[in-house]
Amino acid sequence: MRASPASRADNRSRFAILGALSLRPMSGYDLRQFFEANLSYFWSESYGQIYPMLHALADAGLVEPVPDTGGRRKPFRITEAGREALATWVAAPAAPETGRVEILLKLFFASQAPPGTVAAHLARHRAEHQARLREYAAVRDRLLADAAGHPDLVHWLATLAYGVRHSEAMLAWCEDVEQLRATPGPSDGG
Amino acid sequence: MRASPASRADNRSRFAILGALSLRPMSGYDLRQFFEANLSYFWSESYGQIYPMLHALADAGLVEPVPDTGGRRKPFRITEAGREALATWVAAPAAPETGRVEILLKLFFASQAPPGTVAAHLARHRAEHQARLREYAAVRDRLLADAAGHPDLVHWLATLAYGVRHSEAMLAWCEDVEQLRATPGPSDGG
DNA sequence: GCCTGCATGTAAACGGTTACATGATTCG
DNA sequence: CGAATCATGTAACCGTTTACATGCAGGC
Repeated sequence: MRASPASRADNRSRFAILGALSLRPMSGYDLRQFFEANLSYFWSESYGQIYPMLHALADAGLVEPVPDTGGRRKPFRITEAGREALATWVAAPAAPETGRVEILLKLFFASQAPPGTVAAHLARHRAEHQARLREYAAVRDRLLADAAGHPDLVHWLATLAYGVRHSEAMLAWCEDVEQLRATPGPSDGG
Repeated sequence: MRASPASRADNRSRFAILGALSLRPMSGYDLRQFFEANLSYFWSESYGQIYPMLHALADAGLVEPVPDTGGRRKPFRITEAGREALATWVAAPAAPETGRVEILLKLFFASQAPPGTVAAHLARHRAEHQARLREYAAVRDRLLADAAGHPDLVHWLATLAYGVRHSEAMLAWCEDVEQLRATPGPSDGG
């Protein structure tokens, strides 16, 4: 018997892949490209997850190989059981975000670092999120042009809005920190 | 020789623990409490990380046991080498955030779920971040009262501001999504 | 025929959490 | 004395990434 990941029901990769296959049949290679092209700013999957998981899903009957294929690719399609499992997972509450935010850890211990460290971190952070905002705007334009009228367009725009709001918040936070640092006894510490 | 995690230099738990010990000597138990009490909303460490890592840090000479101890606890203090290693890490750029946002995955595949699913997710999300904002306000009040004049107060307020900005962004995003869903052909899909 | 890149897949390591084991200590 | 809980520590598991192995297809 094949090694079987995804025996646990709460595996996120399992449902990310299942969800992608609910849109259309895909091979492992297709899936990788799909995640990269469509979900990259809030999700990612690696081959090391995708291929074993595809076979595990097939073993579980949630997915089945598409027979006709002539090319090298081995696409899978979702089954009825798969759609039901996906629907159950989508409807269940999402796990609360328990992020480990590295930049905050560095900030917390900033007094241990040479002067200028905090300023450098803030500058990088600001630049990154400014770049993201520009990218989001481009994606949004492309979406509105290419997918106008698509039934899922609203959901796609919603995920995009999340990124926009988050990056805007990050820029505002950079301002907050500089304001904080400007006022009292400046203990840059980095 | 003791099993040695943290051989790689980019281990985050390694520096979280080292950073905590840069503030004062602590035992494994102390460390757990420290993270829980001070950093819980943006960082966490479990015993399974802490104890092995403490000994690995000691093997590496970045930390050393405090000899005098009479009680049960076995506190460690940071060494000069440890402070240097910490300073280097704090000054280095933070890895870009590559979050996997589960609620966005569910939203992306919402058309596979029963009606009302999106509304339920949004309601939970809004409630969670409203609660966080109240908690942040309480922490802020406590900080300003208890740690007024503390040299690191600015950094602590800065980490707090991050949480505030993020949660505010999440509330704004909830509004965005409801606005989006209200306008065109409503394909709730959940 | 050979090279490049496409496509599938595996192995190993890593970072992390959870659950468990164990002894010491305090307190009723 | 016995129970709770404090404190250290380990083992197992999980999800994930990275690097590698393999083989095939198409083009020069």
